[in-house]
Amino acid sequence: MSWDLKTDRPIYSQLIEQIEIKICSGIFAPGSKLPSVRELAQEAAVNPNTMQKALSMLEEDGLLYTNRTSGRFITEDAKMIEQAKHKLAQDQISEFLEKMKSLGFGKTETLSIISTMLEEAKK
Amino acid sequence: MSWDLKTDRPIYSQLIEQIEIKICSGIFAPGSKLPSVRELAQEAAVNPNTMQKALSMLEEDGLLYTNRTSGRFITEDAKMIEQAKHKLAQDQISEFLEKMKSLGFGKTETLSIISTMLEEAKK
DNA sequence: ATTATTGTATTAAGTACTTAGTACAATAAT
DNA sequence: ATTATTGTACTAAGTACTTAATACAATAAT
Repeated sequence: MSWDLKTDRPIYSQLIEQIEIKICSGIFAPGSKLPSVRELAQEAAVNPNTMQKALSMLEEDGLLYTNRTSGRFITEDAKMIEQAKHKLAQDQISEFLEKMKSLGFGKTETLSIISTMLEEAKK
Repeated sequence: MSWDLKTDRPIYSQLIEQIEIKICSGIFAPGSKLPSVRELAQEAAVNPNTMQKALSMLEEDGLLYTNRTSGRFITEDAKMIEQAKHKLAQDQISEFLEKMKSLGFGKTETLSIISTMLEEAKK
């Protein structure tokens, strides 16, 4: 489980992103139980308070829910997860194209750059 | 001149990114004089200290240089700017493909998603 | 019943970032 | 010569983030 955290951004927000990704990619399976706050915190080499903050904020989106003392669980709603996944993908793409545009690369140009990159990689 | 700054990340680092982009995209032309620290700070609605921090850090890369009291200037070295531009683009692409991969989208899959997005946009 | 584990809350301390305000030295402009 | 503008430096204050250390209530496990 990779938790590479950078120092140029609040840790809790990076945790939110990465947990969301683990859920959307299936690393954290629907309906399964999450490790405890303390375990997750240790895994990520982070203070339990920080992990708690990230998890409680994540719950607002509905991808997680808490059973008071038995722990936290991933939603069983596979459709919700699928939607979240596609929203994340769309956001990534939009943000990416936006940045490329600001550098002076139009959408089709950006597309062709990636295409040729992948062609090169195949060789 | 758009300076949209978000609160989820240090301002000075966002300033660095955006100034770098303005240089690479030609908004700040090679050899031209930058507005003063105080002007830029006012434009970006930021404290002069913060702008100063960003600018002095940017100089380390060589895209800017200072003439003690006449101001700051963009490098005349167009080749250096071109290199910086392509490095930024490469970094953006790598980061993007990485994130898409973590979501479960392979490179070719990501490419086809963007392709169809652009096709849709044309209609 | 007792114990361990769960999420949660609180307080205190340290660090980084940002701002406001002020000041200084060098030099371009007058 | 004088003035204005340049980058730069400094201190003080406030805020947000992170950590450490504890503690508590609820409940699963024993």
